[in-house]
Amino acid sequence: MADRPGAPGTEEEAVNRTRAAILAWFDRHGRHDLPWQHPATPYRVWVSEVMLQQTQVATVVPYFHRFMRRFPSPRALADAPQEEVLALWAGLGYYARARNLHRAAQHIRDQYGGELPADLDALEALPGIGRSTAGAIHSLGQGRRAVILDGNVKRVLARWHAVDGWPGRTAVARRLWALAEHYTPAHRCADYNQAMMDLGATVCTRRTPRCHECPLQARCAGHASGRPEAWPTPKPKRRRPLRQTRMLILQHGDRVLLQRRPPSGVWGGLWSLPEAAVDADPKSAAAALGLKVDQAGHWPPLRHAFSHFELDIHPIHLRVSGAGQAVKESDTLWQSIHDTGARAVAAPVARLLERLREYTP
DNA sequence: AAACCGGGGCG
DNA sequence: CGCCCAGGTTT
Repeated sequence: MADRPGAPGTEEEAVNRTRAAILAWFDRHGRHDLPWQHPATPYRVWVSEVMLQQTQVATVVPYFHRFMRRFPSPRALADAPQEEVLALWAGLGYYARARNLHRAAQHIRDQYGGELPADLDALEALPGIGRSTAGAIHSLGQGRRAVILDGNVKRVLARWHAVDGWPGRTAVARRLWALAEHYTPAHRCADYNQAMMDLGATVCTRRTPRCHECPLQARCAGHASGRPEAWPTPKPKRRRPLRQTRMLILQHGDRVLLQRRPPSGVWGGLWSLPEAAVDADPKSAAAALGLKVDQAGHWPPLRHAFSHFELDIHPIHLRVSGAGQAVKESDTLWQSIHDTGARAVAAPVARLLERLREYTP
């Protein structure tokens, strides 16, 4: 036997109580006096949303007033020269968005008779309007039910449901959109959406959420965990991998063995020191070059940063004897340590050779 | 100094 | 899909 919708104890009844708690919080603590709320026309909501994509409310407010005074309608915006639109945007940054706004206004003038379309897909097709901005215009400006998921709402939902994973990943975003869809009501949808944005902006803040002020505290998995600030999962740091190598400073009298690197790849074509695995026996590496090690000493490691990885260089200084067959190769030579500037070498190799020169009388 | 932010564009 | 970008603000 199916439960009646909204009957006590059902899932839907629980969702309705949650929505009621959010709306009650909004009535008391939400933001009701934002400039674009009076009146909340589709055009004003659109412009405010685009401005708010990149900037905080306090900064946006004066820009919004100036923009509306100069471009009171989509048609006024469409008819203006792009240069003038950009001039009123100056200081907000992300000027591609002002250009998109201008282009979209011209679409609205030419295709929709100067009024924003009341269709969600048509809104989303306009340049600079994605799924969330379209939802905001549709709900806040057009009084329809539509789901939004901006940065504030993402944070609230990710904490509330302890959604793991960076929201930039498709699978995580899908889960958050599904949660947003699940809770968004048909009744008072605009207030609900505004409430979620306000909650994220004023209570469920990134670093130090004010959980004691939150209507969702009792239901919130993030709060229950004791570490609500752990959500949303931060964007994975493009932490450059750290690699290790051994560089062999093979010194024979006042000369040092240099090898030319392959033409492509790291330090392509430059002269460098022979390399070996860090855990390899340097004596056998020298032996492979036909050299006998008389004396060995470890030098402190160097860290070198490339664009896509970091390299810890573990130098070992080896005084060697024996001619070595290595010099027969065209990409290997014995270089005087007093004249290492004659060869093109990578920066860390140059530092090592400099150090070698200092330590050799 | 680094993280953040919605949408667009690219491979 | 995953990745990068724009630029001013927050932390």
